[in-house]
Amino acid sequence: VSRHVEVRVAVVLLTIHGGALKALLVPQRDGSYALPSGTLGFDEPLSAAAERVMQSAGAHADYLEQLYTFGNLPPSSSERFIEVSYFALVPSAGPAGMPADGRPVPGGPAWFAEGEQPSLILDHANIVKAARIRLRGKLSYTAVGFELLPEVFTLAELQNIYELILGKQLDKRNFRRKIYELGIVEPTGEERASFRGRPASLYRFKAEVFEQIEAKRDILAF
Amino acid sequence: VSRHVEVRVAVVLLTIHGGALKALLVPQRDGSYALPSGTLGFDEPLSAAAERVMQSAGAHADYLEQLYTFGNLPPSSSERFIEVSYFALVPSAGPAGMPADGRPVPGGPAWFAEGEQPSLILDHANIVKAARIRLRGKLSYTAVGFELLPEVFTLAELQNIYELILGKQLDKRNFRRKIYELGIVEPTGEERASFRGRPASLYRFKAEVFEQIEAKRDILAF
DNA sequence: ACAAAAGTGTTAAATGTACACCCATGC
DNA sequence: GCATGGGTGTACATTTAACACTTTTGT
Repeated sequence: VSRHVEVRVAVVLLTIHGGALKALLVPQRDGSYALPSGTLGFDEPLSAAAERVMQSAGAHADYLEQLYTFGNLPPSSSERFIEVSYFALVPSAGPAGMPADGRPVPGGPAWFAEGEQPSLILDHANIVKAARIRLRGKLSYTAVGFELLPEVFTLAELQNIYELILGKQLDKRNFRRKIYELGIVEPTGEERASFRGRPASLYRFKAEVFEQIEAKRDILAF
Repeated sequence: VSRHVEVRVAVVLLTIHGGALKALLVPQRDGSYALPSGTLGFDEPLSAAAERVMQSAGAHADYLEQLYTFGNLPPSSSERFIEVSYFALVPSAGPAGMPADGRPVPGGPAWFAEGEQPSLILDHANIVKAARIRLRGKLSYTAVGFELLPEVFTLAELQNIYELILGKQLDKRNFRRKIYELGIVEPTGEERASFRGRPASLYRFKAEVFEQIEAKRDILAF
């Protein structure tokens, strides 16, 4: 038995899919599931390990952030490891689309909403919960919400994301006013036909503008 | 050379002392300084290691929270480790007092303000900076500010802490109104004579009340 | 013409911000 | 009696929250 503490890296990938915020989980041999995870290489920076682990699950995210390091002692085991967790946001692919790399392989990684989540190994259920809480917390004072959208989106889609993550309804007019006043989106000039009803204008996120105002808290508080 | 990644734990202890927010630093053999830190034991939970490391520096804190895990590759070394950092708040001992366990041993750990800080090993300067930022961020939506005060304090002392950490002056009347309205302090009925001028009423923090309102953000935003 | 989603302003309430004087004590 | 820090209330500006109807499209 090794007397060394092993360092592992786990990534919570979140995306919006089918009207729910879902996490990517990898099936294990024993029927349970786990976050994409792996052992930290000796010459590997932590964030590089997180990227590697994401790729090994067939996913990619532009937004990656360290979440928390879990170091509970396993109930009874001759192994000891700590798990450095990350959370990552994957853009959804529009109203009815799949998440970016989400053509699910049968028996491979799959996306799960909070309620439908199977049982997870170790601390992983807690890690997923921590990621959801972190996302909710950051929603109001950063632009993380935009990381869940494709490059071009409608304001209704943006509002849906806020409503989903915050778990409450928002007033359409107040929401749009705030977004306009901040000047963090620009119209593409294009429109997109909805399933039914009037077509919606498409917008693009203006990262430059956001960086300038990022200092002040509660920019996007609803 | 070991091919194992070693896990280390480092703690940023912060306190208010002499009108400044100071961090506890331990002198090294080579004249530089470091955070209190040590290697994680095989059977030791992370938070236990943080406590142990604090004690070995002769300090104690009621408030301890994980900060961030640093895993940079050292520029050239056959060793590799990651460092799980914690931040801790030590109550000051009143207006002119020393921090709780702060009778400094010559050549031992000592408290340093941001400007007076000597050069630190590895990432430690960044870790201290991260702790200061985290403290500032949490000040407005948690009661961490109270963790820097002794059990009994004056409202002026409380306000000083907020001003110090936020780096700006606050209006006395508005500050007190907010504290009163929240009902998170209760008068002890005692007073304390100031160096000069009218004696100040003493208050105690009401943790119970705070927990009830903790849900809402920006409770203590100034 | 109707069903469905997009888009648009105004008002009231709550919150935050600015501001100046009296009070109790020690010297 | 004066210098020092403790203590208090009011008015204005800003922000947030609630609310309903018109527009454009596809069928």
